[in-house]
Amino acid sequence: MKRQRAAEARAAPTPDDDYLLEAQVGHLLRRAHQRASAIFATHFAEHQLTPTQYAALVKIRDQGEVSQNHLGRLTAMDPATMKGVIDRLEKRGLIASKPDPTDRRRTLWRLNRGAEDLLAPAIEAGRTVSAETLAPLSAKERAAFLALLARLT
Amino acid sequence: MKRQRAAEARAAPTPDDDYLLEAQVGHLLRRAHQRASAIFATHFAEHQLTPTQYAALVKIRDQGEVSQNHLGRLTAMDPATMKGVIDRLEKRGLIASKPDPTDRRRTLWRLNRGAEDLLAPAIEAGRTVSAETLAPLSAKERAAFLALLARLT
DNA sequence: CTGCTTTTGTTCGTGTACATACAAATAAGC
DNA sequence: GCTTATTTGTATGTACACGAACAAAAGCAG
Repeated sequence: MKRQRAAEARAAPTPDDDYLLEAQVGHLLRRAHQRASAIFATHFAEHQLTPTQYAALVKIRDQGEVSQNHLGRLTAMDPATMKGVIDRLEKRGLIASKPDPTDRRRTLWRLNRGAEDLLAPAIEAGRTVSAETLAPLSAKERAAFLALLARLT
Repeated sequence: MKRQRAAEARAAPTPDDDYLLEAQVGHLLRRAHQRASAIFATHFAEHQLTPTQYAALVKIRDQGEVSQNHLGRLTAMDPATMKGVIDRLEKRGLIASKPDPTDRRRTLWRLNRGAEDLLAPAIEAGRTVSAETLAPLSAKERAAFLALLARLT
């Protein structure tokens, strides 16, 4: 064998032509999340709820009564984030609290009457948002996508 | 037929048992994005870059010189968000600007020498982040997932 | 050339999102 | 029972994310 070009196998020139931002999962997830949030916003403008506020209300309804940290785990929110969401919901009178009789550290949160009335139509909007977000995919693709996506959480 | 229970076909009891927060695309996208961001953070702690800052640097490198709004479109960022990212990158001396000679509204941004040195190893970290984020899926599943995800942006 | 529209960049306000640090209360181990 | 560890809620600081409103510059139509 003659003298091989040793430098050939070394580092790529300078601009990594094979590294495209548009092909990275993180970037695609960020953009898909942006799009989903935008769709959510259009359908929830009348309900005046953000995605996290809506998630919190749905989960409080499911649970009946729930503490702040536990609600955070159910909705995948940091305790510090949860506090902000709870504060805003309480300020609007949608939820109310009472001390946990068995644990003096805890505060139990529940829906107010107004929140229950708000939630019924809001959930219909929620169904619309999910449908519209997945609209570019066929029924089969939707199921496949959701199954894969759930494994990346 | 005797007297049918007319109320039966009406609205569901009260809690929509068929509406699970965990099954909604938006919620899954939010959680997947959270996880991807957390993985990014662990690998980019040493580089001291956030996902958006990294995206901006990669795209500026690809373009050579680019205006703020154009960069925002390339990285899918709002002009207001872009400004914050640019400000922080400039404060760290990673990018520099000059006025566009053909349009007095525009400011053209380019990488500084330090950013080029930072970017090479950072892109290797970027590859690691993408691989780790997709680790729960097989090679076939990854390709299928990315293809579907790209259609929801 | 002159209004009308668009683009560009900026500021303000609201709402996540999380690391970090902290105090109070409870739970667990010995 | 007492020490240690964990849980709960709070506070602070950084960094997105975007709607809304704005002024300057550029582009366009007639």
